[in-house]
Amino acid sequence: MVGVAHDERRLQVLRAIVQDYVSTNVPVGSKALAARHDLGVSSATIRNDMAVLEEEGYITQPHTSAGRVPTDKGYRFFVDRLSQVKPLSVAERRAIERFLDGALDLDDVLGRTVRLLAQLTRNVAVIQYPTLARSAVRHLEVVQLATNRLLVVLITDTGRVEQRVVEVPAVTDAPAGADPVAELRTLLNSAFVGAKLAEASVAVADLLETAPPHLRGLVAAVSATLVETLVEPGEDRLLIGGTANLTRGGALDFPGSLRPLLEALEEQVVVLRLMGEVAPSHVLVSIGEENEHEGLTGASLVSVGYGSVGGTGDLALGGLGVVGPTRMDYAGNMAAVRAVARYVGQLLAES
Amino acid sequence: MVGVAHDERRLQVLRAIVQDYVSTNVPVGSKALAARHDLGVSSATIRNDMAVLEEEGYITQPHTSAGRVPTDKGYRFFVDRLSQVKPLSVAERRAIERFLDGALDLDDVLGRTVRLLAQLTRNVAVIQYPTLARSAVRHLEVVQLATNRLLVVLITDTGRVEQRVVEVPAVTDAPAGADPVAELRTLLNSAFVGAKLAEASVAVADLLETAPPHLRGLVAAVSATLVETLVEPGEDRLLIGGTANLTRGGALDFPGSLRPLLEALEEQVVVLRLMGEVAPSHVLVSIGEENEHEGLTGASLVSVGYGSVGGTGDLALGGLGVVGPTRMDYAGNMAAVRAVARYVGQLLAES
DNA sequence: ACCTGGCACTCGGACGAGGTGAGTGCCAAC
DNA sequence: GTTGGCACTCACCTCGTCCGAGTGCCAGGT
Repeated sequence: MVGVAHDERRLQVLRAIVQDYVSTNVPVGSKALAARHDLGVSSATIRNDMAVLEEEGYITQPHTSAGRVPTDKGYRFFVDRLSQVKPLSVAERRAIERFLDGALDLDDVLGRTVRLLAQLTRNVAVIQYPTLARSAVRHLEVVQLATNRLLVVLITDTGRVEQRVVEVPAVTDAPAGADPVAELRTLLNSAFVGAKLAEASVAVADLLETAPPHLRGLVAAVSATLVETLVEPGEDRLLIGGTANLTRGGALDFPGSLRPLLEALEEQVVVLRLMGEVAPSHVLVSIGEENEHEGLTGASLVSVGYGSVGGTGDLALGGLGVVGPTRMDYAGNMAAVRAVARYVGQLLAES
Repeated sequence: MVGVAHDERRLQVLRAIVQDYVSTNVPVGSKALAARHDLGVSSATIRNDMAVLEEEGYITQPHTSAGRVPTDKGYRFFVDRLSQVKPLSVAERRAIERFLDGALDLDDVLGRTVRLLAQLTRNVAVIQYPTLARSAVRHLEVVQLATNRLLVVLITDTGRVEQRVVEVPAVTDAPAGADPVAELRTLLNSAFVGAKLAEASVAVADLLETAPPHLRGLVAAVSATLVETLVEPGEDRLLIGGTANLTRGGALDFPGSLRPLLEALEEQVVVLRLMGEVAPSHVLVSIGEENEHEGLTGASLVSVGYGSVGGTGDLALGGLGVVGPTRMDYAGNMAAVRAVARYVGQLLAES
């Protein structure tokens, strides 16, 4: 898009096409465009602009003599030029509050959030559990399952609770009358409580040296498991809701059956990777072919981080978002996602 | 079906119709039946039998001059007459072991199970977390979140971990130097550990009387929450997997879009209620219209209990099952579900 | 330099008419 | 009670036709 004067209008045309197509799901033609929006020009002019837009790859026609449909590139351009985020309606704000207030524990907050987002955007909603790596340890609990198996429960400051079973060597050289498990518990707690999990590995090294000899075996096994399974980013979990919304619009969106999409969602990892490094400050939009994973071409993801952590406020506890057809209401979804994330962030900060 | 001699053959015909229809998804006609199965009679005879079967409501034709399709009643009859459960193939048995061995904690076992079942049956798999009411308390942990909020973590003998946030009154009359939270923790543990949750309410009454006065407020609040949220059967959770399998066979199964089904699955409660009181000893099949909930008419659920508890062995820890179109391989799914449940039961008993 | 009305052209989708074939019900014969 | 034969019924496919929305292009106007 070079030039000055006409480009402004072409952008308007593109915007109009996207809007119409999103709301009607029918390829939009020049005449209809001229009628529905009052750009000050005739359909013929619009036709010329459309030809240019098509040339440049922003729109395409499904077949000759049909209307135009935005391409992924078109949506991308449209989204990038979305200057102001349209504010949510009062009803929507109220719905958010009503839905989320009264949630007590973390599971509850996340569950409500995902239902809320799904309902608000009429799409699939996803929310990531607060990343362990960026959480701090609030408490560690150790329960003996069998002589050589311990259950370790980790409670973070965000209220997330994770448990792992650890196979441990038998304790042979304990002083008479000692309770190794209890000792291990106090030891672990004094070493880890308050520490960010990302920094756990250094604490582990310390601990291994200072621990009384008869506990070394236990400490080694437990902390190995902790570091390995908790700091690994792969262990992040995802909550998904509103998959029924995928069937809106019949088989029109997702023509090649929505099987690959459902598979990708169940895969979790795929979506997690996409949400990757979302920041609370800025909404990330990933459109159609931009998504590498096969199942997600044909779909778009609108996501944002929630719960700022650290001084700059640009690291998130986790991400939340919305998955839908590329033909989605980007403006609306971006607004909804952002508003909900902000509210969730507040909720988690309170507790 | 009255009579003696012909009825045997009619049953065979019904069986053949079900089998053919399940495997081909095409209404099956008399001629095709005669060709594929060698019942010792001609197509004309089969036509007569079919007419009777239709009269009696076991089969129906989508339109005149099409083949016959089993009705729900037909499937029901078929299932009830499934005498011997067909054993799984060696490959399948091996798959089960390979899939489930190496699972450590409960989440892992359930997650693997659901993936396994989905893959094995090519349908949607569901598994219920071990019912809290039938589990025993292994450990209770109390963590202070704020002056008036406690996080209570419950660990059961099945390895299930549940947490709840409890709002508690401030402790005013504690003796100097006491740590009310620690006291509460030991108090709760000594009272509850080893007890079945179903019997918890009586223990609560005892505890309220014997507890030192300054802890009464805490105990009351915490045990109220415990009883309320944990013993209520509504709190059972469900793990679902393989929803992508719903799209097999295009929109042929589930013609009225699979939206209601997806919604019902997300509802959880619906499925949980259906699985209701499954016993480990016997596979429950619920077919089409038999399911009260709207979303599930058109689908069948094959479920069974896993993990026997109690002396009789007829109470289950929870249920697991498979959801699919009424046009499903009942024999195969029943076998798979039973085998997997047995294996899961063993796994959980070991730990 | 750009906009506009007009015009010929394209092509998907809807509609209707046959033709085909799988499947049925019924009947007379065995 | 079983069987072969036969007339009948419809869903479905294919083919031709028509219609209209939409396009590209061009000549004329500002």
